[in-house]
Amino acid sequence: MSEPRKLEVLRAIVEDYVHSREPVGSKALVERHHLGVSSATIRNDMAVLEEEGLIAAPHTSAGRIPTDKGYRLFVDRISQVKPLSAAERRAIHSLLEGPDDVDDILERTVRLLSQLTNQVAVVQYPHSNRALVRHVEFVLLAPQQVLVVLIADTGSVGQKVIEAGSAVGDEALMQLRSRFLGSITGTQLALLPQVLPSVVALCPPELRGLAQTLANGLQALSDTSREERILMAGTANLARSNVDFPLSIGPVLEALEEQVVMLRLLSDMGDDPRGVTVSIGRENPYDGLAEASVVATGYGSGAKVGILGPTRMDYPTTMAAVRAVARYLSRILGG
Amino acid sequence: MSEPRKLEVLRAIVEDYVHSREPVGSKALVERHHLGVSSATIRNDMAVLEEEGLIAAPHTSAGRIPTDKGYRLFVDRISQVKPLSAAERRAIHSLLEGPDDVDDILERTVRLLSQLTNQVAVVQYPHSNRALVRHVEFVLLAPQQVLVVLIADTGSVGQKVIEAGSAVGDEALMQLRSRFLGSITGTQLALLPQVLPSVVALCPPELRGLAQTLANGLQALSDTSREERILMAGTANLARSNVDFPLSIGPVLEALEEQVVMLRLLSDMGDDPRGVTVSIGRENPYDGLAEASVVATGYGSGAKVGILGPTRMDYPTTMAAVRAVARYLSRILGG
DNA sequence: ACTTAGCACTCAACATGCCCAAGTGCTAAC
DNA sequence: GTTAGCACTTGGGCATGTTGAGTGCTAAGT
Repeated sequence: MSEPRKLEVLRAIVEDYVHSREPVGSKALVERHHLGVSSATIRNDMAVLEEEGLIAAPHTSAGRIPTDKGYRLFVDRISQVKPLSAAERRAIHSLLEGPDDVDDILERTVRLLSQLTNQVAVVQYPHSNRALVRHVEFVLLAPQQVLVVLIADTGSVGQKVIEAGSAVGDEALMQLRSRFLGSITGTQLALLPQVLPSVVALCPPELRGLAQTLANGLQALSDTSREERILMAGTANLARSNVDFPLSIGPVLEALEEQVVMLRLLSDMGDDPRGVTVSIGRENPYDGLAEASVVATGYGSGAKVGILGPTRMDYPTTMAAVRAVARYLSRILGG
Repeated sequence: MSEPRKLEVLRAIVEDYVHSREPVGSKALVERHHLGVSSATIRNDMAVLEEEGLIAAPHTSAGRIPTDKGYRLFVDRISQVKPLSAAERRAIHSLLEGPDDVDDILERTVRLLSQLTNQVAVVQYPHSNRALVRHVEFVLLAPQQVLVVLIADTGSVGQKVIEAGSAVGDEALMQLRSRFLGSITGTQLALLPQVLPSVVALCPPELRGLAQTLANGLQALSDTSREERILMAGTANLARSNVDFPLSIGPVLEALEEQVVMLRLLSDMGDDPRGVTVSIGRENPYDGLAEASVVATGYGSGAKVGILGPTRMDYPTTMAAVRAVARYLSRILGG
């Protein structure tokens, strides 16, 4: 039996199954695809594929469906990226055009991606370690409460309310403001932990306590500014795509709500923006996603975009969409 | 037939149905509740209730289930608020205690509420029209891009990137910054539309164009600061509560994703923090929520908190939880 | 004027048995 | 290595029977 044909059969099975949602049998296969052989031959091939764990039969006399391993092989070696339709390209172009907020852009990106793929789309806030401090602001909210604001040159704004142990004087705050402004404007967020202590040390002793508190706040902000946050859209697609197919959607929703889980998941994936990474079914570290696949890639400097859907999904198209969107994101937000 | 008993029967039906998820019949009713009459009598009562449209039978020989109208009557006249358990009170107390960010507090609130009720919890960002401008900052991101930041005394921070038509000078920006700072610090956000034009008018002619652009940005921020945003948690509960009951969860997820829909929904509801408003099934303006109920109330100065769940829910307990959480929120964020 | 026991009736849910179509694996021939 | 043919398996659909919960009504009891 020829190796190329075997792969061809697997490809046909995956494609038909993704399309019809029903186990596909040997006869249907020869009818729909013009492989030049008879159903009996296909049956032999299928027996081999099954032995290799690439496909499985739900019960004795039904067709075969791909296993996780089968999808894996399909994704790795067989599928070829489908080009996006002109309409899709246009959608990406126009939707991501308004030169707005980072938040805005991400929001629209995730919406677009979910519509494009009919899956749940997920995007991680861009890493801004390389971002530079553009501005620092301390605002007295209450006698013992200070709002610390950290603005990066990327336009991302971090904020945090901190409690000072004792009443804070307005002049003291102003003085510290200019000190911090002078010494950390222009430094990388990532370097703040190293720079801040010296700023504090240079403060006059009576201000040092407050300075330390503020520095802590700033440092916390620079951590948070690495934006361990994700945005998602299209959860309703989960229900739709499973209308007569029982992927238990509960666990998936749970996973989606746990930002920690999603972040972990995304960061476990490759971030080469040229290719996308796919994690299929039980390959996923999280049990609730045993029947789901994640297609993701990196953009900008290491943050991720991707989608989550049932293992039975149209990988080529989905991968193309994810890749295209990631590219646009990189371009817009600056890679 | 006695009017009080009729209501008692309705109450029993609602409670049993909520608890068991199954249509409840006359016999089961007399067994579980010690109404002093026989099942035949109950049957008569039930016939009347059905005539009045308060209950319905899914098919000839099954028990009855409450209609939307039945739930309505139950909520309005029959149910009495259940006090929260000590553990629940404690949970509210402790979870909302850390004196952090508004964002933080809301985040935890919505999580807590969803756990407390086992439903999807929703909270609207607090209205801050009454908030005062605490600080304004303009940051030059790129030659033609200015980041406008507006900080309110409530600790809420608004940000927006705006495009200036032409290159912006650093000194010009600084000058405008102090002008704006001087003239609008301390004014109510809600009054900005009236105050800003005069600030612009007083600018030297060569800066007026930029000033106008910045003013527009600020005004937009003061609108957004009314925070037409909502936060939610617990969507996984939708799947759980319907594990063997087909509330079609797709449309509900769609509604939840459309912030506009949810905002509309919430703002249509009463905001008296002492009582909660309930919108049941088809009473909801949005079709996708025909099988869902919303329990909500106002907190602080008019924003809403609430939950969304299947019409078949434990209204008394849920209402108690929503009310309690709203009260705490009001207290913490200052009503 | 209510309440109740009794009874005939209805109907979803479950079970049983049957058949069919789809699909497989195997063997023997090409 | 491929193919036709065939026996075999099995889930799904369908028609049929049975059961039990639940109703509505009537007639009798208070």
